[in-house]
Amino acid sequence: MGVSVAGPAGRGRPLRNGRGLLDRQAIVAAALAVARTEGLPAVTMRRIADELGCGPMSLYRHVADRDALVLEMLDVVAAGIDVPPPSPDPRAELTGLLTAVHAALAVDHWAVLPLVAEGFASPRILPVLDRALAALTRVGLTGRARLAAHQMLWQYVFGELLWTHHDQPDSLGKRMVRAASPQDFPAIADAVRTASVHPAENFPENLQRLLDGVLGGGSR
Amino acid sequence: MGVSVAGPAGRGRPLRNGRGLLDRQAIVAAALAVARTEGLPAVTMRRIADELGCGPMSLYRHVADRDALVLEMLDVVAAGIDVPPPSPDPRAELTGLLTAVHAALAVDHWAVLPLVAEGFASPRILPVLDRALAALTRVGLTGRARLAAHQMLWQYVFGELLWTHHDQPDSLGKRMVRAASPQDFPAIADAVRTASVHPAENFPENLQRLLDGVLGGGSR
DNA sequence: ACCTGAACACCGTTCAAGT
DNA sequence: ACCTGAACACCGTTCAAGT
Repeated sequence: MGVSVAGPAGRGRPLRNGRGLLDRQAIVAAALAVARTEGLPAVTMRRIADELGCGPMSLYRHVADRDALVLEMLDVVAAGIDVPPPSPDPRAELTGLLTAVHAALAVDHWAVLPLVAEGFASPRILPVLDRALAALTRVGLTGRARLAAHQMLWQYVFGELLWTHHDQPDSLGKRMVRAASPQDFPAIADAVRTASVHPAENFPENLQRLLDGVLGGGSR
Repeated sequence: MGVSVAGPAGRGRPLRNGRGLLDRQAIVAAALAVARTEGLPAVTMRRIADELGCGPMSLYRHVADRDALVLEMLDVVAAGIDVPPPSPDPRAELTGLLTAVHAALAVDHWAVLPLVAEGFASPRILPVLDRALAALTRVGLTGRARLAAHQMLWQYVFGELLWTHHDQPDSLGKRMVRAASPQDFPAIADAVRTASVHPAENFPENLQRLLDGVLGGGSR
């Protein structure tokens, strides 16, 4: 013992801290790197431990469990949101906030699933939500109507992120749509053709159309 | 052997087929029952096998793997969509189609995640997609604008399903929002108050507002 | 006191042995 | 030929043994 029995390889250099010590920040950084290159499912306790050159159990000294680690990762993403300065114009305010969150999550698309599926979230998002709600108040929306408008906006943003910015270029659903018979489904075949021409980046204009509906109508 | 060494219990009655035989339909039915009561993560090969009183490997005679089983389950959900008869009015047509899909997935909410996250889908949905695209054509939308409108509609529907119809009543995100300080985040605190009064069923009216934006504007 | 290896209870699936 | 138990390669995490 001591020489190690030819461990599973990959142990390598101690990435870790500046002083060679393992701390939470180093763990989160390693986990983020893996999530960005290979997706969140690749972030296993064993894999991150290997990445840092330690045993899986050493991680539990610094994070309570895997969920806590993912939460910490989401906090870093939230901290990276380029929150715009407040605007007095409600449409500009909402456009700025929604676009900033959308941009951050389009880059770190692995973060979308734990946010919507597990209901994870960083407290850093609270100021953004508060400003969005305040902007809706300024256009005359209150109570249930304001809440409905708020939910609708975020629901669309996350729906867009899930459908468009997902690293499954050849998922079963997409293949199915592409293979749809032009005789039976002429509109689908036509849509597939236009989709292959245009790169499907419709978020900015769709967001404006959505804001048309939300802001244009006023209350009710 | 033969008496079984006190197996993990739960083997019980052979649910199975009418003639006591194991077939694909019985497997899918058992998996659906588990998914509906305990969620999709509870649908493991071992669990379904236990439910049917057989070993895990017996399932592989009838389904290729777990993904194929989930796909079969989604096919049953798609078959259950109460697709409305065609309507000449585009708004009525789109409302009917989107509402039907939304209703089916609000009941089987476990199905939403594999649809959006893994890109799974049943071919049964193709006629619905084709009719929706055709309705958009009838209001004068073509090419990229039509595709953008189509995506926007479905993205909203799935975003709504993920945010609202998820069986996490006490997710971290929801708790965080409820616990938001009224001094720092007055608009959030106000929204939480109105949300506790009204049961947050905004899909029908939000869909109409979305259709206002999509259909009202016409092309571009 | 601090850290971590062995072990446990899961998972999907391969492969070879049963009938 | 058909079916399936044992085994493999994973997973998160507990618990007790190391320093």
